[in-house]
Amino acid sequence: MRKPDPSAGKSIGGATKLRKGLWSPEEDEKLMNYMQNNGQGCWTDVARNAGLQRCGKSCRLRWINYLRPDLKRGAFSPQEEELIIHLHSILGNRWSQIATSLPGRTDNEIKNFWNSTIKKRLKIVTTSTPSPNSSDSSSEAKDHQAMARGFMSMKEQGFVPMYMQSMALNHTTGGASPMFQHNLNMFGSAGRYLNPAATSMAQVGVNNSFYAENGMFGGVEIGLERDIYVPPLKSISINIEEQNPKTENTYDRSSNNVNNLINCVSSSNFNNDKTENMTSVGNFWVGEELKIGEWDLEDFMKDVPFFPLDFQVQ
DNA sequence: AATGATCACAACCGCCGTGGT
DNA sequence: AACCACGGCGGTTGTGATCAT
Repeated sequence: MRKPDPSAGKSIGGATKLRKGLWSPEEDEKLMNYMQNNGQGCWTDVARNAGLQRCGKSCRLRWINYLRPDLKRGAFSPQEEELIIHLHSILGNRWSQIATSLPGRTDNEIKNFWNSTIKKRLKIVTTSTPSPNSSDSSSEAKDHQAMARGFMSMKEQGFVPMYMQSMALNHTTGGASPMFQHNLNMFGSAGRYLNPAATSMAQVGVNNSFYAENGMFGGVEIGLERDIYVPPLKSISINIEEQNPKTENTYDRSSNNVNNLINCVSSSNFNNDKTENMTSVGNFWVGEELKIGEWDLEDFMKDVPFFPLDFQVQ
């Protein structure tokens, strides 16, 4: 934690220097009272009117991350952990988006949790890995690299190559959504020669650079195999039958549930506009970046049932 | 008990998008 | 079109708490 700046908040040369560092209980009380009485407005006004020597940004952050009454405290439940991991596999470091699926949790909290988790994994893996030769380009060495990223043993963990899922979708539902059909085509043709991470991201409408930066799916080791992996949803139960009575699939929570995702996606309301957009995604493969807003990710996400899960976060 | 290492997390920083002028 | 203020976001830092030696 940061120590409160002793000089902060004092008037220097006529101008009041804004406070930084830890919030005092008095400041918290001021902000809390103001927010309860006036509600959220312009944060600069909040800071001024509440009598705080803080910038609006600081007030906003304090409110969102700490004072908000609907915040939850305490450790993440296993369900929350699993959800975070799964959402991160799809959304990457979009903490705010992930946080929208975890009531009472803030993006900052989730981000901190993730970072500490990854660091742990990195540490565990690097200490248990028998120091592979750095120049070793064997698949084993690459597996170790992937492992160090926390996503090794994907096959062992029940991860399934995305193209297989697409095929499964085609098989089990009698026809993929335009989106998945498109990706199926891409895997079968041009997609083979392009960054699979980009393929994966296009599938959820996120640009490729993100995953590459992240190392989630990107990277040499996976790219060489030209497989895209998605994590299983081991303990997340979804009543697809209720939400999508058309599908004939069964959803076994104990087995690999990637088909859940696929069917969820395929049953999403991709309208004609989106179909057209996905068609245009084809251009993306040859160099254009697809931005998240170019087709409505939010719209997409709200129809993917694994976000509003059927468990209550404690 | 003392010390160093590690963890957890609050808060800051800088960038970006948006809306108003 | 250019500029500015603001809110939102992700990355990063700093430090108290806890653990290991």
